[in-house]
Amino acid sequence: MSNAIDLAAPLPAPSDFIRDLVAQHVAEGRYSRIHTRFPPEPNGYLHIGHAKSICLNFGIAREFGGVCNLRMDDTNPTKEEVEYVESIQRDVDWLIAGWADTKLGLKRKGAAPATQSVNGKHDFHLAPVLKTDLGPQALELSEPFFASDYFVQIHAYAVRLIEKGLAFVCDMTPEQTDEFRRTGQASPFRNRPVAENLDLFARMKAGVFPDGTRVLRAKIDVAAPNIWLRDPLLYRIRHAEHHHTGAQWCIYPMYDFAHCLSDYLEGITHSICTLEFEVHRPLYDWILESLDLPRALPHQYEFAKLIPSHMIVSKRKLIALVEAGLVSGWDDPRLPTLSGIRRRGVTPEALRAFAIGVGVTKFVSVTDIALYEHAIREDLNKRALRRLAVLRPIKVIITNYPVGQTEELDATNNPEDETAGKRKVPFSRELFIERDDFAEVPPPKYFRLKPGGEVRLKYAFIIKCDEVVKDAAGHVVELRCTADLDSRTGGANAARKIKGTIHWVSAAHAFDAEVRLYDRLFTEAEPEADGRDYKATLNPRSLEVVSAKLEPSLMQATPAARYQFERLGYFCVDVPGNGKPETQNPKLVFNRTLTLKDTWAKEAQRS
RNA sequence: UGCCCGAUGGUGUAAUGGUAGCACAACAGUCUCUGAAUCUGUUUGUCAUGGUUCGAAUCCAUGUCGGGCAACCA
Repeated sequence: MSNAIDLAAPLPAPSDFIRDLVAQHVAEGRYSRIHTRFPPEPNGYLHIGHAKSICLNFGIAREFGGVCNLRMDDTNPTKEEVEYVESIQRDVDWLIAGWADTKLGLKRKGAAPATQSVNGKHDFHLAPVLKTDLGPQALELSEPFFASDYFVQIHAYAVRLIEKGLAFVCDMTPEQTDEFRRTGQASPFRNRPVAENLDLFARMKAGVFPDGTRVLRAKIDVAAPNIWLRDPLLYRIRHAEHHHTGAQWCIYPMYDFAHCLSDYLEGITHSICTLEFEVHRPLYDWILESLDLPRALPHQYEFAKLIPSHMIVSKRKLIALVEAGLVSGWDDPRLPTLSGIRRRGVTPEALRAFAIGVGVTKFVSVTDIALYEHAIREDLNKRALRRLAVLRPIKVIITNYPVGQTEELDATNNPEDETAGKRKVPFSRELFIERDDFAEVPPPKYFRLKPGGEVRLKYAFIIKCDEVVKDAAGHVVELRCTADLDSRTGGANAARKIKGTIHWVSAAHAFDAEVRLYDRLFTEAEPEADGRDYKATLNPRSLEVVSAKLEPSLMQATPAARYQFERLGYFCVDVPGNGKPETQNPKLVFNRTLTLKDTWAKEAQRS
């Protein structure tokens, strides 16, 4: 029987308070179809925190036979850019590929909400299309949803609110508005007649007023305990070019007004967001309920966002790290951005396992990065091809092995997956082994190579260290060893019990390549705890670049594969986040995703 | 300060009035031609005080601690 690994094997269906609610709604038949959405603002790159949200929203769509729309929440023209729209699409596609891509709700390029009549009421609706609906040209025919595609409809809703006497144009300055809202006072413009409001709002739209001079406000309750009900702003004037709508508009809806309506227009049933929007929920409901809408209304549910230890996730600080040159860019493999994570060699399966595994609650907590690293190791252990590589070489001469002789030894590609087969590795008289695998003065319990000691070379012979050759400065430059020539795998002495087995490469056959050894970016679990500057807790050894000696088969390394350099860690071929090489003639560069667990390092540190 | 939300081992979570369970981490052992993986075992928990109940992590009250909101950001 083959033990071929099934990396797409479904994880047990998660359960949490939101899914419980959705299940209940399904049982009640409350909606004809469950419909979620993932609504990033295109003003930065997606990061590990978004991965949790993506997995939650797409996971629900998956588990309940629903759809999850990708929507750009782009109502602030001064902050958003096309570059981010593209990176967001790329990252979402990467994370859900083969898992929930058939649940991804997109729209036909250029499509806008349709006007329709439901139960005699005027209504707008924009249904999703799935890649499977679009066929082979899905990519060219579709695009994500954009809140900015609904500006016409959102504007119409604003007009309707004015007509109902539930919104008014306010002429106060931003400072006055803040003051009045804080102290619970009514705006002097609150009771403007509907006709005047309509006229003023039309002129706002026409561009006759400068930025900041007027806003449209909801008329709710100036003294409500919840600030968000104290006549919140619905529209502001912004004479700015928008990345998606160009110069078409000079008034833009605020988040609270646009978001609930976007959800409604798309037929969203469960609008899932993070805890900080909890206090906005009454406003979300007020807007939708005030509009007298004919279809089922969406509802908002909140969960605690992911806060991983040893990382920084805030967009602003991520930008600062990039701009200060402390990392190489948005896709630096040390960053928790999805493009950085991808470049680091983490697979979507591993990220998903982690993002789903942490669960969904309303409890704010810091998730130990060990949980993340465990998910990565578990995934990579199953899939990685084993290879021999020496990061910090020291020369070994097998004195009793004939000069000029080479033999090809069998090596297992993946002990976790016998279908991965075997390969040949060349052995010869001169080898490299890891500097750490030799100790002239060995610490207690050291069972690697030491003067007069024996160690097994993986897949090859047992060798004994006869002589330590040093340079003038006293540094060890070469080890002269003899091999037990009968101890080769399959040989007469193969069964000899030797405590230590080390990796090696043949000096004549190995090739040199750059290997980037990445480690945690921060040394502290909470880089900013106690109000300290996160720059002070940067790990000075988060990146070390070495020129390593690699077994020849790695010359054919591919970006899609994952490798385990035996006894060292998991590595991948470096591919920048945008898919384009750093230079015109890229050389082979390997990134370390993660080390193997290292009990010995812990033991050695103890003594 | 006002309003809202939360609290289960070191960490993340489950138990939906009926045996506090799982994963990670740690530790000990097993196995090993990877000091990895595997396998076995161990340690550690219901924020506090009252109340309701035959029975409370769960319901109620009060307190404590933590978080969020109080942008013409999302």
